[in-house]
Amino acid sequence: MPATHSCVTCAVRGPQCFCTLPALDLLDLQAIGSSHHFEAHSTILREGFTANHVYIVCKGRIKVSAASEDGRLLLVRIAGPGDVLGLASVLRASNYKVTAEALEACELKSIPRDNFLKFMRSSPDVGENTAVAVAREYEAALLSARRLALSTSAAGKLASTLLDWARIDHTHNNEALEFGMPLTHEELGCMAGLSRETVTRLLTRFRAEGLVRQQGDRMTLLKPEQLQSLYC
Amino acid sequence: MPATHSCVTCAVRGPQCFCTLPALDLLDLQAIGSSHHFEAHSTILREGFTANHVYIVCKGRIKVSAASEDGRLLLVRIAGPGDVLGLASVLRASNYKVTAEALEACELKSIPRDNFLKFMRSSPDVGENTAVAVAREYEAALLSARRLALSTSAAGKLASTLLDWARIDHTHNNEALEFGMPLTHEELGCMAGLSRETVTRLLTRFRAEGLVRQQGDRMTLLKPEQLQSLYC
DNA sequence: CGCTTTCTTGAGAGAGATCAAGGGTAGTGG
DNA sequence: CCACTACCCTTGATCTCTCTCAAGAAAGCG
Repeated sequence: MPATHSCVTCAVRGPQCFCTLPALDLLDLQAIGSSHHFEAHSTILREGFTANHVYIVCKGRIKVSAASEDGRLLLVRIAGPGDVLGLASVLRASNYKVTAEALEACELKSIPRDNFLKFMRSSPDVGENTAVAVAREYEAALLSARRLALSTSAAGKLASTLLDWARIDHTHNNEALEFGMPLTHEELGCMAGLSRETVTRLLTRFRAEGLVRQQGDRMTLLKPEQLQSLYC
Repeated sequence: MPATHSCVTCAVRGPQCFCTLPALDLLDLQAIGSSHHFEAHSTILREGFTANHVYIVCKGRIKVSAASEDGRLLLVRIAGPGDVLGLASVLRASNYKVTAEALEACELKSIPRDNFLKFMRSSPDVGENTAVAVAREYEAALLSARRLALSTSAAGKLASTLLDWARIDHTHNNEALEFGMPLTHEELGCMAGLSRETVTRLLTRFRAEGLVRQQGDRMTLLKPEQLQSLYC
């Protein structure tokens, strides 16, 4: 169901990536792809399938994960407006390495592979933007790997996950970092490489120690430095 | 100590990345950077430092790692001829996120940031090559994260590490995968997220079970499928 | 031939996974 | 309005895998 969304007049216009391109390029961008609406819990792209589209997130949050055969899950990141999905795989002409799933109602622009490659080559600005977008994905993946490998304790892994999360969805209120937490304990576990129960236990402990506060799905990191120090 | 190595006449010319550019671009590439020699164990770039150079590996193998404050190490990958170092960080105008260290005597081409950015924008081919190079780095990082998060057992993590290794340095001999293994057990541990002793114990077990064979620093995976199945 | 580095093997301990059972809350439909 | 269901969170008990500590063997190197 293509929607009538224009990149040129778009109000979202994330501070990064393709949204910041010169007007002329935005017109092209508008032309080569089509907007689509995705319901919550619907799948946008699936790991293992041929990478024939690039998706740009216009609205909503999207869960990006990788799965093992026996059903274990690794939550790689949560994509939001301005983020790009499937870029690396399209560039490498391989299959998607991750699965993307809408956490809430989402708006995305879908661009066929060939169109995108042509677009990317159309101007140095677009080319650079593309490279930078992949570089950002790379750093996120590296951060995941770091967390999983370098944190010795479960507390460290969870703390690092929460801090990363805060860095993305920062509604800075002075010292304390507050943000919406749409993930279940299960999902947080997949992000930190922990079991669901361990996440519950740790959050209980963090709350008792005054490190975090939770009200509904809002979460506040009260003592970021102390959380940071857990990640040894 | 700049060496007299030319990208145009280079005999190495990896099958990927910048080495495959049209002759005209190679001339540019030759002009904007300088070749350098690195002794074994010398550091090429260090995590945390401002990313002001891109390095292209011409000869030798390079250990790419990330460290935590308390000295734990994550070995991200081993770079070889044709690989690029520091690309993502240069693009993002941030600091290096990893440390690169020569495993043996190496030859690298070093390109100052500004020169590289100009070069990247000089032609669509170069731009595309750059994006693809970062995409490759991304997939490697993702693979690390996958391994660390999705393998439940230590055996699975090590098996997956060995298989990845074989995929890179493949001297295919029919079924069996043979390759040079310049890493110590300690380093393999850093790659798989395991302790040195666990690596020793597992390799002993793999040998006993006829899954792998070792002669000096050559390693052969005798039953890749069986190793694969450990990585559940 | 001593020295360093790496590998090997053993014993013990602890962190977190797993299994299990119960409670809270929201949404659904009679 | 209330039962019913589904999903998620919470807490307890147990158990296993891997880390850590330890001590010695093997191998490479000056």
